[in-house]
Amino acid sequence: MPTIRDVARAAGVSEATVSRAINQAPGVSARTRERVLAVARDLHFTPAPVARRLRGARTGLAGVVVPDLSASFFVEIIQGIEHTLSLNDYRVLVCDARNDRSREEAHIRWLADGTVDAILLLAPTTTDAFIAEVASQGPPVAVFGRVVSGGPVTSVTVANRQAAEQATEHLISHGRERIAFIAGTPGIPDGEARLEGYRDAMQRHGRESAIAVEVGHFSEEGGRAALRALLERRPPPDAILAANDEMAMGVLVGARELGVRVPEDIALVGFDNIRCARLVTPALTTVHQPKLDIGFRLAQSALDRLKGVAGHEQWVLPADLVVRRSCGC
Amino acid sequence: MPTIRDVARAAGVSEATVSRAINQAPGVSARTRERVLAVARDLHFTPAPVARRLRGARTGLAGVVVPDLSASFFVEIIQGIEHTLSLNDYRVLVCDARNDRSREEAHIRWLADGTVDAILLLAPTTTDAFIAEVASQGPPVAVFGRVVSGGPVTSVTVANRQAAEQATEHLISHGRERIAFIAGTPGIPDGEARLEGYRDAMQRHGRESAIAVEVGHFSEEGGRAALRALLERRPPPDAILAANDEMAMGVLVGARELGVRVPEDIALVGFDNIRCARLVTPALTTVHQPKLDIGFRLAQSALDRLKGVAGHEQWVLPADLVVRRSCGC
DNA sequence: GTGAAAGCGCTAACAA
DNA sequence: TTGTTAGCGCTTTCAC
Repeated sequence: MPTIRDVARAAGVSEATVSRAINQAPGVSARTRERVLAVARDLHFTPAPVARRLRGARTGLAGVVVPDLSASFFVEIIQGIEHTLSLNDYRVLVCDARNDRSREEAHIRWLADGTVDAILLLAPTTTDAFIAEVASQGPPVAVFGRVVSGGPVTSVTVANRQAAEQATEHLISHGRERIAFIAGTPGIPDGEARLEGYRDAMQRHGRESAIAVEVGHFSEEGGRAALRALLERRPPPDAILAANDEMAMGVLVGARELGVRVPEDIALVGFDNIRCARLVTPALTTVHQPKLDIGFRLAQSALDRLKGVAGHEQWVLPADLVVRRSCGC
Repeated sequence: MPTIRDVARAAGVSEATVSRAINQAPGVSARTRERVLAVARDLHFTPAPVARRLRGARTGLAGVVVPDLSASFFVEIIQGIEHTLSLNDYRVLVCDARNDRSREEAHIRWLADGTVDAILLLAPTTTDAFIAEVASQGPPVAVFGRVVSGGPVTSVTVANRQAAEQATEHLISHGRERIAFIAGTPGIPDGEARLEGYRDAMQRHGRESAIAVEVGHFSEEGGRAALRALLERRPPPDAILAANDEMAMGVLVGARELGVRVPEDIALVGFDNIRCARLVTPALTTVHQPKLDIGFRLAQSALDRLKGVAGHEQWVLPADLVVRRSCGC
């Protein structure tokens, strides 16, 4: 691979001149620049990012840590990130934590060590303190799904609680009496907020005694197991709100296995609006999260911070119910 | 962030000694090593990857170029890659070409420029020559979905043609007469091989005149459009084999819109076995591709080449029909 | 067993 | 406008 030296020699100028020409820096005559660029092109020269980086310049890389790459929800957010970042000539380094907190932390630490120009965290499970520490020492950090206190961290969240209330009320307004909730992994703020929204709505409508919660860990299999557990209750629920679509899919699968009809026997509402949601039968009623927008906000905030423009520090994006067939309307 | 110098000063040794201690290199007394490591730990020192890299050491990064991150098929392969690579302490840099060839080439070129230790290409659309050139100059290259000639390129493919034959024959054996094929984007070898398999099977069973092909560009929307086109033929097909599941999903959606029943009016078979396939109604009969295994092979071959072990150069993985409901059995 | 010194490829301050 | 020089953080000879 050619280095800046090769170009300099071939063009008969100094390395500094090549650098200036390449980087569109001032102080090079148009003619020299032309010539240098031509040579660089001929030699297929591209400045080595590592060397640049060592000099303190940007790497052109942003790191994204995702809890689980098999969740299509996160993939769509990543696409939003990628879209925005690539417009600014940044690449995305995706690190999959595979639902393991120590792996997540290892990724973050590694990224913070000068590998990337910005760090984007999707629904992280590590502590605020850890994130804040990284953010104050290393590159800009933007987080989705959490508001992190104690450091210069941009956060993007959606109005989970409100949306969960809305979804619960939708079910209530359609005459469902015993609405159960399948929660994600305890401790994940997104999921907790949804649970709260559900509880609030149930209480407000005098259905406190019908509150029923099972944990499904955000996975399809968890949703399936949760359905089985819920059906053993007496009386069983006549509606289910799942804290994400993966779990709702599990409910659909489980219901099919058990001969339970959706929505006749059990109305179902999910959360996220992943791509599968409109393809399954019955098509899934779910709370839409603006995934592309989430990705855009995360990326944009990182970009802003990189440019020294201190962007908004906290974004709360709306999430609205998408009514399809599984809720029985 | 502390540098090796800080550690050296604090420990009262030279930078070289610190380097040796950190890298478990020989030539340091056990006592000195202990002391240095203790200091390094106290200072939270980690060697900057960029600096290492500049010295010619590994970056610990592998680059994956994917045609379209929204296709869950590729995401599953990436997971396989990630899984294998992370076991070897490598990170994965995912570059989304968003179905644009020039973007794909830009990504590859960028990756080849010393950013990563290995390059993994999923179903690339660029030329053999370009890939071969990169492979012979830069880091190890492994490709899925193509056999690239002219350079030291490992290739992983599946038995597409055979699988397409099998799928077509399955439809034939169930009494379908006019089996149509929805092709992907012309020129993509995977898709072409499937088309050939379909043609072969149709010919072998004397259904040459019933061969009907529409292009769906591997997308859901393309599949939907292709269905509409096929239904305008006289006589219309009574079965469809789609070159991937995304297009099969499009057929399902389109059929629902048009009041066509699957599998009664039209039997449907897809290709890939993406996660959605078993969740839709009717559950999709499809050719399963061993996605995790594909990822594993790609990663392993890169790893082997990095270690100097020249691994197998060409892998052909089996692909088998998964019978569900959409084919009408 | 340890240190001094060179240099990886690049950029930025300073000179010319 | 252009070149010279120093140095980013690390590893790796080569002395001692």
